[in-house]
Amino acid sequence: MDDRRGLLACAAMPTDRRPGLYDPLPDVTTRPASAEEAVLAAWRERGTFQAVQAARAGAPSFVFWEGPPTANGKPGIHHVFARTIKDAVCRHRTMSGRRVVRKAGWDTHGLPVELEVEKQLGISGKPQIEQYGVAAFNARCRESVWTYKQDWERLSERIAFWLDYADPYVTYEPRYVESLWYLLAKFHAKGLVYRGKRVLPYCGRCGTGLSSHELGQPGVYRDLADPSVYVRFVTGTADGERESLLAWTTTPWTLPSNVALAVHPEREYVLARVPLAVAKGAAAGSAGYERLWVVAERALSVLGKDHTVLARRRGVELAGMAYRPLFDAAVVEVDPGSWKPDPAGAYRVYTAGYVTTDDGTGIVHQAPAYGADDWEVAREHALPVKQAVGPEGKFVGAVAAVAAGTFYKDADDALSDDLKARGLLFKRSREPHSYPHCWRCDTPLFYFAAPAWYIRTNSIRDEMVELNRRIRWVPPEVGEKRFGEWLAGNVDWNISRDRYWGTPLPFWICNRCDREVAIGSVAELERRAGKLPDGFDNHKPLIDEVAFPCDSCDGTMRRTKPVVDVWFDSGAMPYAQYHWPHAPGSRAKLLDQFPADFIAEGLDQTRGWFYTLHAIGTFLAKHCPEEGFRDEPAYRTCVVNGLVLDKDGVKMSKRLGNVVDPWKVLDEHGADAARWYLLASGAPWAPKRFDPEGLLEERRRFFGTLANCYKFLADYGRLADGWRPEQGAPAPAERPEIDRWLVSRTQTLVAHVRARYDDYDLSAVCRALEAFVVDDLSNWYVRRNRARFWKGAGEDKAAACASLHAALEATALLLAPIAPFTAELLFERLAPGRGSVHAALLPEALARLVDPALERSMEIVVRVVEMGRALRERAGRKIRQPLRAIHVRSSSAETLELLGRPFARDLVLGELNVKAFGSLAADDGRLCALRAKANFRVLGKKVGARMKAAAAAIEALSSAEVANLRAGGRVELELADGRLEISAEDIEVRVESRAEFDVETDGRLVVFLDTELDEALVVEGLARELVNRVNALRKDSGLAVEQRIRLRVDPRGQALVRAAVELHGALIAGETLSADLALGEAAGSAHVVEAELGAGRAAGLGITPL
RNA sequence: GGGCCUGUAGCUCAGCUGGUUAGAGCGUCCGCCUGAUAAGCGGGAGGUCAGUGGUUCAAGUCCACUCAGGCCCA
Repeated sequence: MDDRRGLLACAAMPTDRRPGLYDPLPDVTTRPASAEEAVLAAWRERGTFQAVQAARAGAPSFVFWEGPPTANGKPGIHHVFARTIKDAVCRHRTMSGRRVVRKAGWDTHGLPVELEVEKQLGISGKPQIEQYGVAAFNARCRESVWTYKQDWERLSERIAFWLDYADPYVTYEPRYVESLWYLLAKFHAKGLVYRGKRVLPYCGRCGTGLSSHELGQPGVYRDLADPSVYVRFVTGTADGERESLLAWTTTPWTLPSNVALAVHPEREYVLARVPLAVAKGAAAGSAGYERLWVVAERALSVLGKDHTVLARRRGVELAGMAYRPLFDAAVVEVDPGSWKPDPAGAYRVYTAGYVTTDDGTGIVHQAPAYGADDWEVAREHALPVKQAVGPEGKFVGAVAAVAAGTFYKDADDALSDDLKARGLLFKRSREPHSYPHCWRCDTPLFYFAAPAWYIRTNSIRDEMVELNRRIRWVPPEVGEKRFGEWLAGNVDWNISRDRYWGTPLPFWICNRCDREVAIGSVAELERRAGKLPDGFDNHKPLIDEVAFPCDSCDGTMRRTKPVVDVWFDSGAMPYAQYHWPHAPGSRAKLLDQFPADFIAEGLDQTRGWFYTLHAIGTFLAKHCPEEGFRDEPAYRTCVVNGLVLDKDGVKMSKRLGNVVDPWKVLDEHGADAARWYLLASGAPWAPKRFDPEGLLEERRRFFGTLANCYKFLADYGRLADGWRPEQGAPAPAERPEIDRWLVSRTQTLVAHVRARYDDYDLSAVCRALEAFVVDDLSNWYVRRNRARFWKGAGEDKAAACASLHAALEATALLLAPIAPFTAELLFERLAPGRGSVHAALLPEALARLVDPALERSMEIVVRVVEMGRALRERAGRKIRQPLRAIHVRSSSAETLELLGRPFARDLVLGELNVKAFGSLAADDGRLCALRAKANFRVLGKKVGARMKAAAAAIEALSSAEVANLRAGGRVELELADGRLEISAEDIEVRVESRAEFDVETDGRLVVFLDTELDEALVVEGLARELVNRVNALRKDSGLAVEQRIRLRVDPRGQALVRAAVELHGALIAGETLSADLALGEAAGSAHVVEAELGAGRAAGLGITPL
């Protein structure tokens, strides 16, 4: 882990020399990592991050909050993803002139930390922690959270996630804890805190509740042969026959704590008459009958065939029915906290939607203390809560044959026996079923209502819902649905955890009168409890020893034991990171950095950080006017990213071994490619498949192409006669059209990309940049204009260089937020002396440089060229063979006009190697017919249901009628249900070929080529073949590109080859740098080859360097 | 069990408030170029838009259900 591509090693490399104009790029293509590490070293050395931050001092602020990483694990590739989004947005806002504070943070409390330490110490469970000593244990936790600090800091730096690690917030620091106390005391002061109970999986042996996280550990759920008992809850007698509600349970030990029965409101229940059990051989019914209620669909399998139905009722009709308690024993009743129990409600039937009828009897026994669903039913109907089994998993008092102190699992049989003896057990068996066990000690868990502290978030639900509507969620549906619906169904927030390493709840309770006080600061605690020892730390166990006299009686106030839910830690981060309100100046700091303009985390934070920030923020905004918060949500924009899956769409897990090691990816592909890939491949919130192959592709396609475009400019720029920016260039308006096109495209790009950034649509930014670089810049501009860079001179060369330079510089700036390394490398070579690209401002889009007609021309050129290439391919005419003419038909006057201009014409002819436009005309009806197609979007709105008929009629229009429409005329269609008048806007005009020879059409343009060759064309083609062969020979012979040669061509008696040399000697000599070209023997030259020229022709070639 | 997301070419993904030849890159087959060369360009093949049913003149797009994968909560 420590040999991680030493960033330290890089720091030692000399980096003081800044690159100059046109310096070659480091090898970003094959060794991206080392190029990036050099940039990192330079940033570090120059303090670039600090300089960029300083440059924005006093600028309007853009508030970003860093959701603190849980420091209990190593960062993974998904963290790279989330952090890339954060960084890209922050960089973009910085480059838009905003001041973005980037304060780091560490989430240091919580169960995962404790578990990690337990593992280290080889202990497990609360008793062992207490035995080890809470002070020592917490000290270990405090150290443990820094185990991965290095990993996180180095990974953050490596991916260029700029964060200020010099002044991070740390959730365990006393000042952070104190801010939480203030908030908790606020909640308390506003009457929103109460003591309740929470039903959670509980381990009797460890004496602790388990989190859902712990339940997720492998091996927790195992099959257990549980008792399965059917119990009679007697309601009375009718006609001498006993009537009961029959309930089923697999936890007989909970029966003494029964307080109610639940049925499904909509299901049908039956009252069945069944014979009582009889001795062997006796006739059924000889012992009499009883009557049992069960859900109709289970009657057969529970009661057997031998029953008759006496009555049928829906579940709701059973509600309120009373029954006799199973046991006489007095069972401890506990205070549920969140409601006041009404004893009259006990031992009755209630309805509950959760009741299922897949197994059992459709009647569910309710023991609120031992089941979350039961608890809800009890809360809804204010039922009492009985608790026969205490927190240690043992019976508190004796019940029937079960002695006090019996372990709950050991009571099942004794209780069943007792019920059987009293005729209340209908039947019993054992059934295997999946049951959770304690992952530490293997003890079967039970659900238990443990005391807990709550915040009444339910009472501020409507305010949370209202403020949520003002948050911009990316994507919106997370806010509306996932988060919105969660808020709408909000229940009170259980903020207490019976653990050790966390923020201690600042609530003290009197041991005599049960009075509560909430302490909002250390100073307040000292006022009550006297001077605290030096170096007092407000964690357990010290804090638990601080006691003080009660205000209202002579009792002593002691702190409640639990610590706070760690989500409260992170949700309090906006305030606690500035030690608000205790630290001097913290109120001003907070108001400067509140609310957040932008936060971003993974989808899994919906119920986590996103919620706790929102809940605390809503509380302060709506209920604490004295604190001066505006009526606003805590964050204005929240970007949510999805999970990162492996390349097959499977979740990454250690067990499957498909975890992508971020360091490996960064070493191999570099951070820019990884950042780019993560943002570009699909919507950020969709689950993302991480495929290293795809990363390689992006490197080649985008980064490789971009580097090549730069290399092209720089290689020629570095030459003695190369163009340099300070030399200036003709104003854009004075440049050739192809340059004006590139300039226009560049401006369009700037406008588009800036808008996409503003919308947080980073993948659209990537797509736009990629299309620009690969298609416009590289494929059309650079490829078409190469000669102007190495052969050109004067104004024309300056125009080309300046246009390309400007396009690259704009690209570097627009790219900087997403690929900060590549952008920096490019920018410092294109604009030396202007500092880091990250301190620069994004370019403004200049509307006056945009030429829409030119951009449209280019689109048409591309279409014509594509069709021309397809025609050549089919005709077997390769590009080197010049052709006489190209013909184009179009139904659009604008298209014809644009194609007729020199810009488009020259591009088409040059690209296709054709001599001229043979014709460029409106369709004349001979080669092409006009066809109309309905414009569904326009016409559909007007005619509705008649659309189908109208479309058919339009397609049947003659060429002449279409021409009339296009010219502005109107045409009446005869439809089955009447006439319909249409005009030009209702149709789309297409051209259709009638030619007998090969044409291409896309429905708007028709293109065909004159593929007939005459001798002149063949000869010119041969000349180009010769050029090709000679240059191949030059290359094979290892000649330098600028090496001049003597060339001898032996035509082998072929007149056409001879003619090619005689007629096109200048062309051949020019393209091959032949200072001396003549027909003659090839032998005797330094390098000789027998060249095939196609069509059976050949020539002997000999070249000699001069 | 509840809520939500995803499913488009062999692979990775675009596809605006429904509008008529469903696009791109990679891969594959074929070819071009050779002063961007451990580069560059093109042409072809390849799709019942997961399935079923519905709404509509018109559905990849809206609705319902089903299937598959995933997340969160119970």
